[in-house]
Amino acid sequence: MNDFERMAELLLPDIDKTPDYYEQIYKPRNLPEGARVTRIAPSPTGYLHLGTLFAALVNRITATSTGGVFYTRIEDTDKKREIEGGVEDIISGLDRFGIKIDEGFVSADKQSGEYGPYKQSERAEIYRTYAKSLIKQGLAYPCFCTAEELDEVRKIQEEQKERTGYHGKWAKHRDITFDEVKALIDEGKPYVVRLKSPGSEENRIVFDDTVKGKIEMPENDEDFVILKSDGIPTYHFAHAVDDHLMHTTHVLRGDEWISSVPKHIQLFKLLGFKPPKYGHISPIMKLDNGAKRKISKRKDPEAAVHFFASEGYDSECVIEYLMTIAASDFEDWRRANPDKSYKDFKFNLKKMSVSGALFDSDKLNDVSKTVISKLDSKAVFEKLTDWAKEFDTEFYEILTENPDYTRAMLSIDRDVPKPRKDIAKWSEAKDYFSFFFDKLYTPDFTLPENITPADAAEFLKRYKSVYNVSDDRQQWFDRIKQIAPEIGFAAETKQYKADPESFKGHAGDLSTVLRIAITGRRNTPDLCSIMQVLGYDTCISRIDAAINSL
RNA sequence: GGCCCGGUGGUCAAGAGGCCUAAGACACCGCCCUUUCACGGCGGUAACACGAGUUCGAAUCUCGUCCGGGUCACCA
Repeated sequence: MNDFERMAELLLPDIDKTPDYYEQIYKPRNLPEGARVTRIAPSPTGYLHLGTLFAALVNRITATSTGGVFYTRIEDTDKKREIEGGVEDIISGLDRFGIKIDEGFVSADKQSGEYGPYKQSERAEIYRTYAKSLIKQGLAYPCFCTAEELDEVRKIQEEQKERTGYHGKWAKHRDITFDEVKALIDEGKPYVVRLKSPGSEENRIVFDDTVKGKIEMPENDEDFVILKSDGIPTYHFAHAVDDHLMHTTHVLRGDEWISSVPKHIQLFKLLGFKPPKYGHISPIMKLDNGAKRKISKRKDPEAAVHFFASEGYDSECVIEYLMTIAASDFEDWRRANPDKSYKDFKFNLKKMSVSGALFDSDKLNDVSKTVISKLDSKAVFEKLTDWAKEFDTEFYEILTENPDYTRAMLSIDRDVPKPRKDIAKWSEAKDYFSFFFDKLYTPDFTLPENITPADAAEFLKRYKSVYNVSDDRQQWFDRIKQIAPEIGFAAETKQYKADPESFKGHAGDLSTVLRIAITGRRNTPDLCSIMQVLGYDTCISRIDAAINSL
C-alpha cells in the first residue's frame, strides 16, 4: 500500500466497496437515441418557488419532447438549512402544476426507479466510496484548516491583492503526508476532504451550454471541498456522482451555477465520468424600484408558488404563462394549435431566452383569461368551487348553496362559440359575480351622465310592465327598442348617431339603465341571460328598488 | 475587485451581413362590428445602449466604454 492508499484506509475504514460496484448496479438506461434524461434536484430548504417550478417545467418538457425521463432527487446535504415539510411542499407543488415525475421522489414519501436512493442523505456510502477512490489515487486529500485559518488566509490574499481561495501555494494541506494525517486524526482534529485540483488559472476551458451557447472560462484550480467535516458531500461532489450514476444526460439548472461549471467538469474528468450537457436557465426577474433583479423568495410574494394558488391563478394558466417565457416560439405554436396541450409542443432549448425575463403580471392575466375562457361552465364550476373551498369559505358556501343556479350563472357567455374573456383568477370571481347573490350584492344606481334620473325611472316603469322572463335575446331587446321612442330615445343606434340632437340617447343607453338597475354595474356579461338566471321576482324587485331610489 | 453572462419599443421577444423602411404578443390609444357588456377585426404610438473598426453594405462580426445580472462557502 502506498501512502495515498493508507490515507484512504485511515480516513474511510468502513468503506469496503469500490466505484466499480456501483457502476455495475446502475447500468446505463435503455432509452431510444436522442432521449434526454433530466432532473430537478431541489434542496428542501424552503417552499416551492417560481424559479424551481420554472426549472422543473423546462426539464420536464425537455424530457417529454425527446421521449426521455424526468426525475426528482432531493439534495438534503445541508441539514442546517433544511425545513420541515420542504420535500412535501415541493413534490406536491409540482404535482399540483401538472409536472409529472417519472422517477425519484414521486410523492413526499415515495421513491420509485432503479437508480435510487434519490435522497442524498441516503447515499452517503456511495459518495464516500468515490471519495475514497479519489484519495487512493492522490486526487483528493484531507484538509484540517479551521474556519479561522481560512479567514486569515483570505485576509492576506486580499491585502496582497491575490485571488482568494484555497488553491496553489495557499492550499496548505495539499501535500500532507500520511504520517501528518495520522497524527492529526489521533488528536481528534476535524477535517474536510478536498479535491487536489490539477487545473491552472492559465488554461481555458470551453463548453457548449445548451441554452447560452459557447462559454469560455479559466480552468478550476481551487482545491474545493468534496466531503464536509460531517462526511456529507458538497453539492459539487454529489452532483457529479449522482448525475453520473443516474445517467442524467442534460443538467438544466439556474444560471447561478455557471461559475461552477469548471469545477464540475474537472470533477467528472477526475472521476472518470462523461460529463452531462449543461444548460443554464436565466432567472425570472422582477422590477424593484426601477431596478431589475432576480425574483426573491424573501421579498416577493409571487416567488412562493403558493401565492398563485391563494390568488386563484389556475395552475394550468401559470404553466401556460411560464411556457411563453421558456420558449420564444411557444406563442406562435399556441396560435396555430389552440386546443393542444402544451406537452405536445416541440421544445427546443435553443429557443430559450438568454437573459432573464421580467415577471409580467399583465401577460399572466391575459394568458390566464384566454385559458379560462376556453373552459366550459362545468370545469369552471369545479375549479372555482375547489379554490373557494380552500381560500374563501364564505364564497364557497354561497356558490354551492344552489349548484344549478351557480352553474347557470357560470354558463353565461361561456358555453358559446366566442366565449367572454373575463376571469384571470378565481379571487376576482366573488366581486365579479356578486350581483347574482343577495348576500354579496350591493346596489349602486349611479347613472351615466347623459341619462337623467327622471328618464331612467320612466323607462324602468314602462319596462316593468312589458318585461317577460322567457324572452329570448331578440325579444328582450325589442322591448327596449319599443319603449325608446316613447320617451325620446332613438330605437336604433345608427339613427341616434346620424342625428344626436333629436334624441336624448339610444336604446343602448336604456339597456345600460336596466343593467344598472339589475346589477349595479355598467359592465357585465349578457344582460338578458343574467335576468333569466336571476328570475322574474328578483328582477322586478331590483327594478322597483331602482325606481324608488332614483 | 477578479471571473462569467447579457443589453432590440413600457414588458416578452423575432432577427445568424443585404429579404429591416426591424415581425409578433401583452399593455396603451383609436376605429369598425355589435342590442348593452364582451369577444373579434383593423389601425396607431413606441426599440437595435454608446463609440470606434471590418465591409460595397452591420441590429447581426471585432474592439472599447457604459449599464444590468450572476458568482467568488465545510449553501445549494
